[in-house]
Amino acid sequence: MTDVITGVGGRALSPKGVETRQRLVDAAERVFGELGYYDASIVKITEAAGVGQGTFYLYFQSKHEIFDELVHDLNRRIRHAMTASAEKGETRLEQELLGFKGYFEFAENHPGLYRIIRQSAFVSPDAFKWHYDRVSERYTAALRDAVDRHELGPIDPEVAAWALMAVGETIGLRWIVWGDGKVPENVVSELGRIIRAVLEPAE
Amino acid sequence: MTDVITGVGGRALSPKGVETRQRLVDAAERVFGELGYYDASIVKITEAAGVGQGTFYLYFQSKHEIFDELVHDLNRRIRHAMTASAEKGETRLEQELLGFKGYFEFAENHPGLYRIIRQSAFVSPDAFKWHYDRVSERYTAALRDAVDRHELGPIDPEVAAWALMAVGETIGLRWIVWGDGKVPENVVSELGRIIRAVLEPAE
Amino acid sequence: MTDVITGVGGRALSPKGVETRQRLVDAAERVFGELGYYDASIVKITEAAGVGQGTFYLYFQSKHEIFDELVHDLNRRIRHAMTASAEKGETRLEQELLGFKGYFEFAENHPGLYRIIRQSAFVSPDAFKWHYDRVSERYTAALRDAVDRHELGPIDPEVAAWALMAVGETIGLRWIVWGDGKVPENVVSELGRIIRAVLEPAE
Amino acid sequence: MTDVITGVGGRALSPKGVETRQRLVDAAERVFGELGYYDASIVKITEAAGVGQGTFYLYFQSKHEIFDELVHDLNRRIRHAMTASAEKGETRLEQELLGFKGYFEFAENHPGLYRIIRQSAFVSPDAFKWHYDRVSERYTAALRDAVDRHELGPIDPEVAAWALMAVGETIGLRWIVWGDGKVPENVVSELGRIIRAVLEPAE
DNA sequence: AATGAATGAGAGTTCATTCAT
DNA sequence: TATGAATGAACTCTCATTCAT
Repeated sequence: MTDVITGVGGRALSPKGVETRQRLVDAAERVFGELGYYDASIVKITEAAGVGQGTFYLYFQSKHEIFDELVHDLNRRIRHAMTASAEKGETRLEQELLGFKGYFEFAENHPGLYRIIRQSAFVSPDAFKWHYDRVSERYTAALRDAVDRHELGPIDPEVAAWALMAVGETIGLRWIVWGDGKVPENVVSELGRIIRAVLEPAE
Repeated sequence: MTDVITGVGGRALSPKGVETRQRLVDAAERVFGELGYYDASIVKITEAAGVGQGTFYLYFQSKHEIFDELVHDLNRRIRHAMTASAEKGETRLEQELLGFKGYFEFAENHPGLYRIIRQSAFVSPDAFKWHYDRVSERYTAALRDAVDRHELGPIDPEVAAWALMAVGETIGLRWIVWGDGKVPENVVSELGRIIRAVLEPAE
Repeated sequence: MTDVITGVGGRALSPKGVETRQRLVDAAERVFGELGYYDASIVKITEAAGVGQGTFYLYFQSKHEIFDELVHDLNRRIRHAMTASAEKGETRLEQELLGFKGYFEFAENHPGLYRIIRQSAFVSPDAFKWHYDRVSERYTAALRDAVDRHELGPIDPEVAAWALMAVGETIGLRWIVWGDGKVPENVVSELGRIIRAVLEPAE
Repeated sequence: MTDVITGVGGRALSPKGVETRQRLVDAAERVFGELGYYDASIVKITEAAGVGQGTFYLYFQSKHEIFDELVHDLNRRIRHAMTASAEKGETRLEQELLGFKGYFEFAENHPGLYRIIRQSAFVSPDAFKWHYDRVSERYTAALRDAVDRHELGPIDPEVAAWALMAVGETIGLRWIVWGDGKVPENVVSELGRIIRAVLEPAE
């Protein structure tokens, strides 16, 4: 399932072409992140990428297409950041919290993340849903395991998974985007309490 | 603190004017809800309302203004629905869950709700933040009470409040918008467990 | 040749109607004078007159019509001011200069005069030409008399008349509109020299 | 002091771009000249130029900007035509009259001239005043010389300059625009008499 | 005689996309 | 592979005019 990178019409790309394409994607992340989908324009993206306007259409069929690509790209990188961070933990709870910390770190370093993901709800509903489905899978699986191992009562793992994901995302929105660009320590520890409460109910 | 309804320039409205204005707001809810802010257009809104294009500008200064008004309007109605529903409960936990049920019911009957509220993040960031601030107040107060009564340790009530709100909202997105238009019973009861876990931690 | 004042459709006007009509004309002078024809609007005129929007169309068929009326009205008053002023002079030259002084005084007291007359060139070319034709008549006649009495050589009185009118008008533009709202004494006396030079050439 | 011609945003223009821009300016002269500023529209201008609507905004930021440019452009060309014509004369008076003849010739070949210059009073007051200031400079200088050489008494050269300019302009309006498109010979010679009378008063 | 809500044609302007070079 | 000039549909908004009351 290796995606071969191509231009429009399935054209194979030369090394130079691959680079140009990447510059466009990077520029698009900056521009969409700062301005949102609708205020962003192809001119602004190509200017930010340092290429001509027409060049854009050698690599993407439309403004919509590059946005879509960006959403999928960010999703991939978010999940990678979360997994890489979680792996450092030892207990399951520790791993969960580390996963969130990885997510926060990623969000802190990608100021446009929220604009892009949340706006995809309107621009690319499929990509948007796909993003949440992918991220929630991780939690759903963890919860299902816990249930199977009788660590939890007969609950719906999917609901809990979506709930936790929502908490993490909204905390990022509230404290990174609307706050100081960083999730404060006390918020992280409170989040830890919430995760624990949701995943490890009292007997 | 009764807002007198006026047209542009503070013009007082005749009964007929009040009606026309309301038709525009209702049409705007439908159109913004279906198409989102950017794909909606004044023409589409006025057509949906059955009035001429120019009529729009007798009541609103701009597309942005009616959107803003709609966000505030929906916020008011959501909070009313939640409060009305919560009042029927007896214990605090019961009330909280009933509040969410009121919210779900409202969302089920207002298909455009999510599009509008979430898109306000890009179109009217102030109105968006104001919406969440207003809704979260309720939970923040509940949490603060619990802390004051020493039912909880020294936590940040604001964090927990935002967390709960996020859970409710995302469940609505997942099961109402992406699901069958209704939050299933088992999801509601799982939500009850989560609320309890967050608000009434084990000693 | 008494113009009976009527509303649209030749409706005879009650005393109250006459008054309302006059308020509209006065308001129109102020609004057209300040904003010019295109930036003026019926709403602004009716607001300035203190009547409802629809009332306008009881007295005038269109925005164009009231503007036309205004141009004719101003023309009548300008000529009256010039004649009244000129009559105080004894020699013909003195009378001519006094005529201009009357004109300047009128212009000083009617700040919108230039805007209205000059803009009529685009809005009501006929009224515009009519204005200049009416005003130049006076000079043409004076010159023709001089020629007939052999005080001047075989010149074209019309040319000289238009020339003098142009001088007077442009001096008003330069020193009243672009200057301090008043034609300074030295400019008036220089104008006197010019008139004399044009009308009483050396033998 | 060569103005480099650019598009919006200071974009340098290719030869083709220069040509397109010129077609727009020429079309604008025709359209503004025929219809005036307000009845002219971007669509009409681009249609007259044979380009698409959007093309306009590659070269001009707004309708106002191209109008302004046109006023300055015409002013430059008028002054050039006057100077070129005047240079052929030998005596100063001959030169002055030739300057006017150059002006008339230009006006005869540019039917829209009056509409554009005079309308600039409302659309671009600065450009309008600038136009008259530039043109009057020439006369003011001539008069000042005459005064310095004691050929004239202690008069205000500026007043006389504006007076002469007004005469020339208004004669063009009366005989070119409202007449047969040409200033007749007898009018020119009468103008000669007037110039002489104003500039060379009897001792 | 008077009102002001309603209308809709038409304005200036933007921008994703195409295409000749 | 790269360019940027050209396009035109679609947008928001204005305002002279109409008409029901």
